[in-house]
Amino acid sequence: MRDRSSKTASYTVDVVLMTAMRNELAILLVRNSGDRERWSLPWRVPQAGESLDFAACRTAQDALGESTDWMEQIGAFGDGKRHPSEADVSVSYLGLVPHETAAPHAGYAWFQLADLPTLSARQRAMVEGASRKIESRLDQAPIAFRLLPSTFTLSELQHMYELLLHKRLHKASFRRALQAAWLVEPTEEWRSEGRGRPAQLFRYLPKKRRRPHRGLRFDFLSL
Amino acid sequence: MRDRSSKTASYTVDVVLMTAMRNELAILLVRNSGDRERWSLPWRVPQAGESLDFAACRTAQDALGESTDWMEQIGAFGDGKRHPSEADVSVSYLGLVPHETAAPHAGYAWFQLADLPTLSARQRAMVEGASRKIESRLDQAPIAFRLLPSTFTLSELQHMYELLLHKRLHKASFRRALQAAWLVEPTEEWRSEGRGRPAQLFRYLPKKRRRPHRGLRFDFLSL
DNA sequence: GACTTTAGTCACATAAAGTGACTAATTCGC
DNA sequence: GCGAATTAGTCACTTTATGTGACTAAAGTC
Repeated sequence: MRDRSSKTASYTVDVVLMTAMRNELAILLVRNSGDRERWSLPWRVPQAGESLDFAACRTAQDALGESTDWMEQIGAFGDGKRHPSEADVSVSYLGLVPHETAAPHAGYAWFQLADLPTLSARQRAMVEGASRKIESRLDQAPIAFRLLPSTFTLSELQHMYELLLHKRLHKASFRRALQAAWLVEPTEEWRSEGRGRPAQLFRYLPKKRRRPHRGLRFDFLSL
Repeated sequence: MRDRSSKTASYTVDVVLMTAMRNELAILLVRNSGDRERWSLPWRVPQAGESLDFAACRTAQDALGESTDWMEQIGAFGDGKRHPSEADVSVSYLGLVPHETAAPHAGYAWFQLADLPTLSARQRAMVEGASRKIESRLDQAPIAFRLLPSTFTLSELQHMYELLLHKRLHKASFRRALQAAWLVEPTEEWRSEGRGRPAQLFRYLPKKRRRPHRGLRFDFLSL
């Protein structure tokens, strides 16, 4: 990735690794090898014969030590915008990780989406694309669950959806829709979070959708 | 596009031009310059400094003489799958055209989606991606309207949605949802199509959405 | 023990979607 | 000309889904 000398690099693979941190979305950036004051999205030039998907996974692994369990292509970005590399096209991927298990390697750091350092125009477009991807696929892919630990309370899940949808949800409606979608399963555990009644822990249940009648449509449960 | 000699081509831009033909979706293919018995999606190697979007538009123009008024990137495809070019990555675009105005240039022809000739693995993935893109964006983008002429009857519009959704819709529900979404405007014209009562012609109305309260959700109006 | 805080549920009001049947305007066959 | 057939367009009613406030439950705080 630091391979700035390679003038023959025809394209790069860049990854937008996202997590939820202190009730805000955050992405992982890496300190530029040239200008140590600047940051960029992790990227690499795929090796010969390396697939795009695989290159994206490797880039994520370099950053976090583990691969993310959900990764999806955002698109190809070119259009003359600048990039840390010489490549005139970059293919970018979105990966999601629960913040609890995401310990960045040296040189990498999380930045809240609302407070990013300066990025190249092309990489800014990728971050923008990542945000739109999340919104558009929120009700088709288990995005919220990939940002949470393996077990969670329903309040945590609701707060995650509120974060992703930029709107408050009504508790009763949220739970009713969740039940109808058959997406979670209660565990035997409860967690007491200081004050208030303890909450039951749930886990994501990717069970064969009982009749995918309508799918999950949380985006319409406004407060 | 025929430039098969260019070994330095790092990536190509391919377009999936789609139309609705005889109540089926169809895509535009071009006869291979090498093997005249085989067909492929139209593609090109972008010139230096040419943006991806622009390259896609030009490729569409080469095929149809006019640019399509709706074009969107599907994604980047690599993964070792073969392609008519030497490039190991191809960025593909989806374009929609009304069949009435789509007269392909020499060497190009429409093929129904259900009856395609053999394509390279990579281009088959692109066609697959195009289909998924249509389904996923049907209620966010004016896809059906881009496949219809500028004025149309509501029955034609409903049949187009039925084609795109692979399901029958109920007339009354369809029209109710259409009214609520404020998407079309009646014209003064009526068209008599042989037997039966004449139908009023409508046009697409991209007017400022009166409260985008829910958006259009035809996909749930099953018969 | 009274008050606060968070979890979890219920019941009812409102809105949207599913559905069959109806009226309207035309062509076709006779 | 007239009734059957065909397609357009609308209505009214039923069923489902969503919006919403208020309720009970179980903890901590003082």
